[in-house]
Amino acid sequence: MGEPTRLKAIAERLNLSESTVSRALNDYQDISAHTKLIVRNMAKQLDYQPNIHAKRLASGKSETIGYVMPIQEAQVTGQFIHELMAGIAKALAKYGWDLCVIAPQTTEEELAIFKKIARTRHISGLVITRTFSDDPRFQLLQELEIPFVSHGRSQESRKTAWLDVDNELAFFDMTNHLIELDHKRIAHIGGPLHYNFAYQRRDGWQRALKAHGIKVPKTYAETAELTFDGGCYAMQRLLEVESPPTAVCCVSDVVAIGAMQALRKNGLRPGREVSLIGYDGLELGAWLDPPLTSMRQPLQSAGEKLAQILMKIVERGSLPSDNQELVRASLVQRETANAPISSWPPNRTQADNQ
Amino acid sequence: MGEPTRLKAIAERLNLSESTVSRALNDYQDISAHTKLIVRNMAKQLDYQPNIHAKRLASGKSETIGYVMPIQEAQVTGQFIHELMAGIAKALAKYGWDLCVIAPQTTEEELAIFKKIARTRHISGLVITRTFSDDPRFQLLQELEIPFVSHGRSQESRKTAWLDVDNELAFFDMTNHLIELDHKRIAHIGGPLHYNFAYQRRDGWQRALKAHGIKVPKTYAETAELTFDGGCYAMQRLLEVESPPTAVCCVSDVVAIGAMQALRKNGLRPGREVSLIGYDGLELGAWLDPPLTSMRQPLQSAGEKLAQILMKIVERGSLPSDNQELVRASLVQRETANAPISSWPPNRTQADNQ
DNA sequence: GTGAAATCCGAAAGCGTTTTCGGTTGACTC
DNA sequence: GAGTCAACCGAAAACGCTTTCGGATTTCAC
Repeated sequence: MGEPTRLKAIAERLNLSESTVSRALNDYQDISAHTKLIVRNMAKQLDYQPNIHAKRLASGKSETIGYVMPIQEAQVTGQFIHELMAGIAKALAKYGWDLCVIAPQTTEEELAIFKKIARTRHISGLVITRTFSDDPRFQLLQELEIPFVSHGRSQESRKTAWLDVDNELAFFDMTNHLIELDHKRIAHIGGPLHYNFAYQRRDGWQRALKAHGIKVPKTYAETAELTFDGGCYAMQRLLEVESPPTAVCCVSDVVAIGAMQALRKNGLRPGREVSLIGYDGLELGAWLDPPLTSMRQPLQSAGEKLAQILMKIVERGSLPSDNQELVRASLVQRETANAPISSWPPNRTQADNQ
Repeated sequence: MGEPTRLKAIAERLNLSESTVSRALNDYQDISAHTKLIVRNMAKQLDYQPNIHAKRLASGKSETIGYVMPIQEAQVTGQFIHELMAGIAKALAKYGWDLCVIAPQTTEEELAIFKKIARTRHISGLVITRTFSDDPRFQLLQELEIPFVSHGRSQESRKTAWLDVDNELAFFDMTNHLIELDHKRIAHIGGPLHYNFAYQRRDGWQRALKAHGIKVPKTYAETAELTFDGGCYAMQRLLEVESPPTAVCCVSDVVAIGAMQALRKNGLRPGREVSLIGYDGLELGAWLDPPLTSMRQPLQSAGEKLAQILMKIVERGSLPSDNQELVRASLVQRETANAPISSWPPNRTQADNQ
């Protein structure tokens, strides 16, 4: 392939200095329009690609952003991550920035990597996901002055940049949908409360109940690990309370799928005796038996937006707190949310009297 | 945070030259053990992190490998990609290499990116996945002399480095398993033949049948898009042939899940009238109703191995053709593969006579 | 005690950009 | 026609590391 074209080659061909060529290509004000034109044409003709390492060394900028892949713990997060990353990469590519993946095995390792980045600065900004209510990363990144944006909020995120779904509203909407279907006994299977979204989703559910003057037993507020297993166990527990619910709001599709399993094991059919709504809007849900009703959030575009926010902060010094954005999730109607049936719960009065 | 530590700082503190310090840190032969020791200690004490851009500029190496994310087309590939990337990133991190994600929207864009990389060389090697039988990337990357390793083979991969599952063997094993369960009418839902693995899997199925002297109608060799939909349609067609199969080998779990749907629509239960085996071993499969039998390949370790192969080629000039490795998939027994039942197909003799 | 061979280290030249600083034009004012 | 001011460009110094080349010691054999 021969030697790649250097700045020098362009300069020599045009009888200009390297510095002029450099500034022409970078659109400096003190280069005449004519010079810019011929330089750019020559650059195109020679298929010039700047040496990125030299550029980054000289400018002190790295034009690389890092994405911290969540530690593999929750199931079926893969699809989620894939779409988000595709969006990020796409947006970055437009400006010639790189997306670098960081895959720490533990939280300690993650924090150590942040400290390293703060020293080397070879990554100019970070996207983090799976935020916790009490998330040590926020404080550390602020201390280290590493620009970052999170997908999801935290208690620590008041001054930082983030993009999040309005989880509270989503679960408010979700619960209202069930109420409109005439459900009164609406339970909730939430996630572990160290996840920030778990709080918000539970609150949305509660607010909707309160808004309609519906009271449910405390046992209706279940918690599950974000796994199939977790959902299965939680649903099982819900079926064993004095008077079981006729509908359940699930913190995620994965949990809902686990819950479906529990219903089946008890001879019940999701969407008949007990309605179920998940969250994430996984494509997969449409192919379950029965297809799972869910809430969907835009992911691909979220990735693009995250990238844009971060570039704005890194490049133009935009204030993190000016970059907080909430998007709305929408209901994906499928077949697990229907009106309650009269034969369920079977032993209602009996149970109520126990 | 103050200024990061530079080579210069270490040199001044120890009254050594920068070049000596550099070579000490890089373990050159012509530096005494004693000097190496004190230099390393001082580096540790000052928490020295080399400026990666300077390093890469000076050495001409980029220590970055790129992963080409498949264009979003097949469903539920996310989990797959996530695990693979986690493995790659993990292995690279050990040596301080970076993983850079490339997300082309089209094949043309992908090839254009390759050409750009060939000029800038800011990525020293590539991992590609989702290989096609007739895959233009292999020739181009060889021409451009970009080191790469593929996850999956191709007709063009004779001289290149790859890591692949023995797809043929996997489907041979899968089919044998069904034969051992006493199935004779074993169909296959394959993928589009432009995917290289689709060929191999179909061949494995055929070889097993032949080995046992089992003959099946041509209509038993179905093809489906790698989507839920695709699987659903293909299964539907299989149910409409003269004498439908009692078992089906599916090219992927996603396709199998679609097939399950088709069975249900026809009042049949997967694993009772018609046995089904998928491929990919998705965790999810265990949570379907009924749980899907499948074949699993190791992914996390595959990612690590891909990274190691690539580093070996880039760094030590190992020959691509010396780096071809086949791994074996293993059966994940769940509940959709059982012995055939006598009442199916319902109109066997009738159908046979038609 | 001389020559040769090791052993260890420093000087300095890159690597390919960006960016500061200043210098040369020509136009424009009065 | 001297002074001022833009407008435009070049020289050269960074940026922080690697690597070549050679020089100074020391070691060893004879």
